[in-house]
Amino acid sequence: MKADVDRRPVTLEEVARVAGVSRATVSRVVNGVATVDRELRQVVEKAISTTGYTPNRAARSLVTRRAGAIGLVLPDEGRTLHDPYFGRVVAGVLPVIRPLGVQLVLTTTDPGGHREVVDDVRQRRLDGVILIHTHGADPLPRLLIESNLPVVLAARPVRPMPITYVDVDQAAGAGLAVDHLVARGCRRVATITGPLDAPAGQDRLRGFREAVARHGLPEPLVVEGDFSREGGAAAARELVAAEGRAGEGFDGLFVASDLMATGALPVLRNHGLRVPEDVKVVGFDDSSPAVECDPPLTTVRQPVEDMAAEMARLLVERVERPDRPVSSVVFAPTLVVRRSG
Amino acid sequence: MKADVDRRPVTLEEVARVAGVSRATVSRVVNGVATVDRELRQVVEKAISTTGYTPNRAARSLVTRRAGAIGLVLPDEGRTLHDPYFGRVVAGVLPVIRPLGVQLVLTTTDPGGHREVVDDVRQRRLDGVILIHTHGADPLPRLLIESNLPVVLAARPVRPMPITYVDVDQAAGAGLAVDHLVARGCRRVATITGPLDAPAGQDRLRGFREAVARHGLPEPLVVEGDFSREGGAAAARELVAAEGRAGEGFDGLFVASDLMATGALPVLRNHGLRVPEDVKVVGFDDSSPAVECDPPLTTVRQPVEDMAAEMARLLVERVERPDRPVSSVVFAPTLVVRRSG
DNA sequence: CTGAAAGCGCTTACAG
DNA sequence: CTGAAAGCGCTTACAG
Repeated sequence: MKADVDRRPVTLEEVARVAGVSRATVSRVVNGVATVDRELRQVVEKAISTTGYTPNRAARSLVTRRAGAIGLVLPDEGRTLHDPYFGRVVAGVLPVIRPLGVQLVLTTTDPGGHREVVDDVRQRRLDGVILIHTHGADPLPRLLIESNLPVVLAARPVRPMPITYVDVDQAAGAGLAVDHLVARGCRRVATITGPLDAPAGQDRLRGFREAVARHGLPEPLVVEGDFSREGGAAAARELVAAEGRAGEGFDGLFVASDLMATGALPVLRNHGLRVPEDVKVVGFDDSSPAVECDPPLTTVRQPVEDMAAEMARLLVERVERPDRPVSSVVFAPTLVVRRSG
Repeated sequence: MKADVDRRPVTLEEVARVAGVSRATVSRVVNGVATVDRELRQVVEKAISTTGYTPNRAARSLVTRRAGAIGLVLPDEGRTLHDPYFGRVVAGVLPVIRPLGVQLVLTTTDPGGHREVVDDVRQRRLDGVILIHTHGADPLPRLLIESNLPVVLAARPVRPMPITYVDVDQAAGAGLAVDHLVARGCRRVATITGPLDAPAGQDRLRGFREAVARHGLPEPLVVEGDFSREGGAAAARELVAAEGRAGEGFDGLFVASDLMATGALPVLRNHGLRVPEDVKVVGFDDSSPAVECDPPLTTVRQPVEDMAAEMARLLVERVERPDRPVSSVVFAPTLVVRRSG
């Protein structure tokens, strides 16, 4: 085989010449337009395969005004990229856009780089974007909405805004955790929450409280965390201290993220509390720490791949019909039972 | 702000009209061609900012024959995407290509989908590709070389071929591990290797043996693993059994991947061997299991981000000058000391 | 230093 | 059902 890059790629023009038809006809068969005569189509198809033709995407983009690519935007923090969540999103998105011939472009918003993302869309390098891990202060969602560019969020926005998003039913997830603790015989439950200025933090706490009430359990211990391992450890220390003061123990603990749970576990152990014998622990996320830590965590799992696939579908639809109203889809979480609870 | 997507984007043409110059001149200032008169340049720059012009990439690509995008190709296995290694690669690549205005496109090779990757490059949707996690049977590297398309491998190819790659000095990494075990007082060392049909498996074993010889240690126990957790557990069982038969213990263990180490650790513990008191363990990769497992692993770390940045640089260079000879760059590993060894 | 013009490789009304 | 032609928005020799 000769150097494909040296010799100029085959163009429509050449295929047309070989097939003895016009460029328009070749274009029609390439794009599967139905109105082409059977025999002509076959002639063209043969010409395509003998010449090894493959369409130039830039040329097509120029006239169709479609980039044929969508962006996956993450905040520029190492943390995010190393989180397996990111890979699960990619694994969910790829299978839906691949058959459509759409590429997935990865971007991070470096400090002050929000403009770049908007520009990428305006330059028609991207038909739309999926935003994951956006936090409250992030101006990007609003920037994109104001520019009327197709965008889908990976979670309910912090402040209500007219935007398409996909989320898991956070409250229901917390409910699953409490139901499980109760089913395992827990009577006094506690929780380490996420940051309460984040929707996920709020919703998981709300779901927790609702489930506690539903089961008729006594007033639970509640300590706020921040989704970090250290935050989980600190909250756990507060919890065991409070326990001493109140003179009442807890036998079930719902931690609003696995990462916080990995911080809390050693604290409980050092305090003489065995997991799951003395206190049963349930996390949230089913992230990799959940399976690596000791004991492995019973945890609430989000169907991330399914959610990501849905985000891709919604985005593609918005690209196609920008005028359609925004929508949101909420997925049901599941419980993964391991040894901690 | 009005809907940017409804109104047609501003073109060069309009900027030219506003500035009262030709399209060629606007193009020159946009592309930073030095020969433009100072004053004219300023007029044009003002026109650009008042119109909010941003160049259409497809149009530019069409004439420059550059996609302005490179691909990151991974095998289509869930495993790969969930591996934090993947995120580290992305984190390394992005900062080098971003300032160049180059996009990073993610692709997996679904079964029989190698052709697609080649096509993406031939369609000029991708200027070149970075291949990670390619295994011996993967036909893609050869396919790309034969098509003379710019490609960089994330590791030394299984079989020698004229290809640009970046790797870590695997043997040196194993040497680091042995040096550390010896420094900690180990006298009889053992190893669980990677699959010996993979370069990484071979090189780490070679480095291990060389270091053992260098330190004048007795003949070590060697059991082959396969880089999986279960493989690590199986190998560890073999090791403790062999230990019994031979009547000789080992007090230091080098496991050629962290994941295998997480499988081996419980086996050692169940066999009454305390880590690190009875046997010190060193892993390889510094992957997330290394920090999550109990005890946290002392391990050999690859400078993945630096390596990925170098891959990006090499690829961009190859895109620019396809005629240049292939090259390879080897990075030095470091040792991360935790509690296991 | 600047502009007129050709051309990159497609798609898509518009005729026929 | 098919083709001639215009046009998508740029860059780049080529003159001047």
